[in-house]
Amino acid sequence: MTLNGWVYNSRPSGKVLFVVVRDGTGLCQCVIEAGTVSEEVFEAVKRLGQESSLTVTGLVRAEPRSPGGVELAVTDAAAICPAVEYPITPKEHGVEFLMSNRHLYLRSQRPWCIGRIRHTVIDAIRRFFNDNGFTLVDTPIFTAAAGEGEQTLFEVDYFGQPMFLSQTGQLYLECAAMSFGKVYCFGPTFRAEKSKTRRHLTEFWMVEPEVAFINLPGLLELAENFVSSVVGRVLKDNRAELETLGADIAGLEKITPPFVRLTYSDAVDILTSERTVKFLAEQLEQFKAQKAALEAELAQIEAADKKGGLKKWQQEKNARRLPELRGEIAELDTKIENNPKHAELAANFTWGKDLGGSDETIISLMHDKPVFVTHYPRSAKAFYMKTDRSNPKVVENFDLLAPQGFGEVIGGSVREDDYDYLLRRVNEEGYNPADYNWYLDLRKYGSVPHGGFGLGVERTVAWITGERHIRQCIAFPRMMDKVYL
RNA sequence: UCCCCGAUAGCUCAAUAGGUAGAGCGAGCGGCUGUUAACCGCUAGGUCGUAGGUUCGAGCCCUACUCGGGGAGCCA
Repeated sequence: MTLNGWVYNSRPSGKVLFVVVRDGTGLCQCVIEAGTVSEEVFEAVKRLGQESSLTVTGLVRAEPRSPGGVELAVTDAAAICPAVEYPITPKEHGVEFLMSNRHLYLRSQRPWCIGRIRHTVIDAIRRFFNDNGFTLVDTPIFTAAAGEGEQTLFEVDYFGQPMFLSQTGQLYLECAAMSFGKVYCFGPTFRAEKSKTRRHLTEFWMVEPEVAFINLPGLLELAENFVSSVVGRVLKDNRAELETLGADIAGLEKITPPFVRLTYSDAVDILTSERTVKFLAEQLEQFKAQKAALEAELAQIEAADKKGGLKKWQQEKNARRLPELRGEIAELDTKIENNPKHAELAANFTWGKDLGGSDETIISLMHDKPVFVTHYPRSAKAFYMKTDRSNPKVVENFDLLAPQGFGEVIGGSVREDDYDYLLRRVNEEGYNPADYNWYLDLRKYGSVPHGGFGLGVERTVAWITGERHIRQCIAFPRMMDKVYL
């Protein structure tokens, strides 16, 4: 068979040459023996640097010594384009360097694995809705200003008129749901929030289903089936990638319905409870113990280095371990520093505020399944969310928090379907009702209970892959203070 | 906008108490018939982020700035 690809790694060993070739679908060790190919071919391939493109032809054979268990016994090979001094070496690199070389970094194993999983996630999302009677409706990206959160919209010049990049397709979807019953949209979303965190992008991908004739329990059930099906698909299709990434496969296997259900008031009780104080204190002790263990290892290595007399390979091993240790210790320091702040925020949490990032983290760390938090205070939420008729201080909404501290991946709600209630809310927020005529019309002509939610693709991919920063979960990330390419 | 940390070879990092810069990877050359981030030998490669200051002497101390990382705030 013939393989077209790039040199991922090359190891000469006298008259045998091992070239790991990357063909886009994976890696394959190719073995070139001096006697089997001409001397010119052997020498030419031997000289190819990392990421040189080439064609190799040979026979596939089982070989236990090869990574992956099979290898290609090469009978012929030819360079397509040699590469010299490829910048990303098989060594550790910093974030800045890797992301400023994003165009090349995309070829490395980690981004490749994440990209494959992202692809599965997106395919599974479409499959789920298509298989469950939803109709895809593409909502516009250019949108007119309509009250809600204008300060977080990107403004563009639309032939002299101000327009904005869409930050949700929801209002449009509500119209479409009254036509098709069950609909979804899937596309890029733009937020001009000044959020500099590992969980925020200014341009990200979001899928939003919207369903007519549904209530809050129905929405939660839809969301947990949906998320479980996406996670299940990744477990089925990308196990090898998850393993390479070191993702928490056992944790992902627990992602099955039903998820945990808490109300916002439950969450506040938990946050201000003795249980949380204890939980955070234990966590702090754990961090300190981990730090002490790492520092002990560090001291031991440094002492051994100082003492001398180490074999060369031992020195190198130490040299590799030291920066790792320092990084881990620095990360723990951050956690140790933040822990009391989070404890204070949680303890002083008062009913009515929106849950902060650290509050979400605490709640999700206490569970190994995703957690729904429902019924937030009306004052903290958008005007279109349906007021709970049995407790008008709250709305029928929910957030879904991914487990183990990853935080929010879904936000959704039942929509206010009563004309008068909705009009009152529009006025309360100080919006101009004339801007919402078409939206109010939906409540005038055959209004029905309906609702939906939005799921952030990059946050979901980050959670599933165990990648701590969302910027690694999209090929070309756009962040508040940084556009790499 | 605020807080913390950092910037030394292409990359990742080191440099005892302030005394004139090193190691691995990568690159080049040579060696090795089963390598697994291979290994062994040799070679090339640096205005220590920028500007100023302290000092006989600054990579190291001080000030300002620039860039980067982490966190907070804000926020589907």
